[in-house]
Amino acid sequence: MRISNRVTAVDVAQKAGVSQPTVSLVLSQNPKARVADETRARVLKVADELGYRPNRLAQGLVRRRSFALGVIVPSFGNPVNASIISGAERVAAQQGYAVLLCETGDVSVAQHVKALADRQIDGVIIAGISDGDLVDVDLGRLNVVLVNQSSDECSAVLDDSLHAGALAADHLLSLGHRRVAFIGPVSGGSAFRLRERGFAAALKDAGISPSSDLWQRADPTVAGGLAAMRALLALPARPTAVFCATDLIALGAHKACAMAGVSIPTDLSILGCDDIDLGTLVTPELSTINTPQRELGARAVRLLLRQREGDGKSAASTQTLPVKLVARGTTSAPRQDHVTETMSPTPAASA
Amino acid sequence: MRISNRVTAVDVAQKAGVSQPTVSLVLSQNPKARVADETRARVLKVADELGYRPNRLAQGLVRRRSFALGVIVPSFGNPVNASIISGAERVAAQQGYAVLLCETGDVSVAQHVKALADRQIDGVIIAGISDGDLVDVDLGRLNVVLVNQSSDECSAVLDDSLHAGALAADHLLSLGHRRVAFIGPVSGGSAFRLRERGFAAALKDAGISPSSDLWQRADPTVAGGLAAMRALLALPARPTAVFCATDLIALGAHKACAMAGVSIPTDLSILGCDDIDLGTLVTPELSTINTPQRELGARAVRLLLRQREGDGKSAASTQTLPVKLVARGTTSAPRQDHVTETMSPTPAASA
DNA sequence: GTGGCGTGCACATGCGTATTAGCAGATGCC
DNA sequence: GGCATCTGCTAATACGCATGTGCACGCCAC
Repeated sequence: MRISNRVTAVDVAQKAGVSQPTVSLVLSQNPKARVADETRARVLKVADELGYRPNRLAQGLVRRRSFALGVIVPSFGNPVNASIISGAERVAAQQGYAVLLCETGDVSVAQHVKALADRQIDGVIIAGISDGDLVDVDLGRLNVVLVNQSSDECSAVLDDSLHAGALAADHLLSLGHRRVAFIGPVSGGSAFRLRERGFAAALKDAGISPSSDLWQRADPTVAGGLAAMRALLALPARPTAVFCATDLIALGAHKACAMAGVSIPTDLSILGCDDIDLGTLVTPELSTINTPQRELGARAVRLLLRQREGDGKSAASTQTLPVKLVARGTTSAPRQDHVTETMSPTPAASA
Repeated sequence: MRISNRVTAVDVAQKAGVSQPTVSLVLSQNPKARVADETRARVLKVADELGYRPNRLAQGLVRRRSFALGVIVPSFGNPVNASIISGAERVAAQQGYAVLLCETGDVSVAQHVKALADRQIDGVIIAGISDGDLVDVDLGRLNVVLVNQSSDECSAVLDDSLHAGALAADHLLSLGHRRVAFIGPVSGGSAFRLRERGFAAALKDAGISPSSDLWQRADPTVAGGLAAMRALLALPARPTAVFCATDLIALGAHKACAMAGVSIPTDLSILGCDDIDLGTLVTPELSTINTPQRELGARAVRLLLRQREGDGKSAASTQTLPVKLVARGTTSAPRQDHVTETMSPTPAASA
């Protein structure tokens, strides 16, 4: 006696006058399945009439896969993560995969990974997690792709963070800045450190080695950037430009300047990295380095699915996506007196 | 011969010298299950040693539930949705439920709902979807909770949008504004219309009926708010204050003013609604009406799970959560010349 | 007409768990 | 000491689908 009111493959089989496995064969599209065209058509017709939809739990149980992917991020609120997830969800949905969302807060990465494994998850995307929070995670056993974080245990998709740092330095240097500062996050993926390294290296090539007080660390949030910028503004010799490793930090810096009456870009240039939508919300609009977040998410999914097919054959692979400078309103040449002296707080007559 | 390398209940049973159902009984915590303490302890010990974790797909198949919830939103990028989802994910994870993210873009709500049903989903949260996109969705058959949208077919959690509108009007009126405008989204949940209605009603109570050109519609985005605000600024008689039904719209309006050289709040007051984090990013900081988005998400999940237990018994229920005014920098009394200059408009233009 | 072969399908089985019914053994009672 | 009762566990089964194996049938060549 049928309890569920859902249509099953058996229902279709009965109505079509075939056996359940035949229904399964027809719908699995398996080319090696030999089914007479006439039978196939009849089954498809009945399946359509009855509105048959395979139970994906049952499919998953027998095929040992769930057609689902997990995404683990520290916070949905971070627009960078949101874009990555959105990009991932899009291609996942196209391929018939579901996306399971996991936020690390109450629950650690390792716990989330276990819970996902219990669901026979087909792959996991990890983005924006600090390296330290990954040590207790068994990356090797699962099908994992890291976003903006590298590891020799598993695959990764990255933006060209090293180049982003270099682009930032080039941009600021070419505008004439010499006294430049940096604000980087205290935590997050290893890509952030590459942005820092690329920036520092390019500065060094130009013969510039900022003092340590120009090299700040901050929470990767607006509040963090605000605090770090305040520290920079309190220096006896302020920088004429600052590169922030993320846009959120840059926006915090932007805000700190607004509160302190420091006019941008006249008194200080700010350059972010990520190119989040909010960057155009503030005035002047944020100059930044564009990183392809949606594409990172999309590629992560594709890589995951490809690895899933290869099934252990292919070693960990890494993709690096290009970045590009988006110069908007927060970067300009330093004021002339800034270049020679360093400070002379004259209120600019900007509208 | 075992193919999977995962530990199953049978493995535990063998090692503990009991049968598989006994393992199941021990782990199901079912109080009516009579298991000897000694046996129970042994099973638990072995399960722990072997690192046994139940296969949730198999559980789901037999129990006809997936321990998963779906969330459908139009855009993950919208911070309001992100907060709702975050609140939902938190309590879902606490209860052992997974959250499946669905973005409506390529895929319609109805399609997502079907895909979720295939996964034996235990409940669906729908947030921020326009009423029109819900007509072809069979809300009755599934366990659904709408967020900020009401329907007599299914349950909903709402912020007190009507009161939000009234609060907005009171705030602007008490500051002395008389020529007030409104910008509302063209689409979205029905709660937005309540914000509008509450606002209009409170204005009317004060004897104010804004002309139709002060009543704008916009895409529920920054760009939409920007465009709508430009239209308002182009009016021969500009408003002295504008209430935006969402913060994103308000931020767009804010930006439009910044670009047009209209100083806030001196020349124009802006009041948003939602209280998203970004509101404090701009200068001056956005005055707004706080709505409890995370709590909405959390309550939606709890309601879903409760309904799931009642299983059809309980009728559709609705929860309304309080809102509160958060006056920050974008609202103040109108300039005196504005008040006198525009005090002339009587309820002439009202239909 | 017979042996061989290929086609098209049904049968049987398994995936890992939950759940019902029911069987042995121990205990109680009169 | 026999019967009723209770305890503690197992056997059987179901959930809905996929997949390997094998059987019947029709076709061809000879």
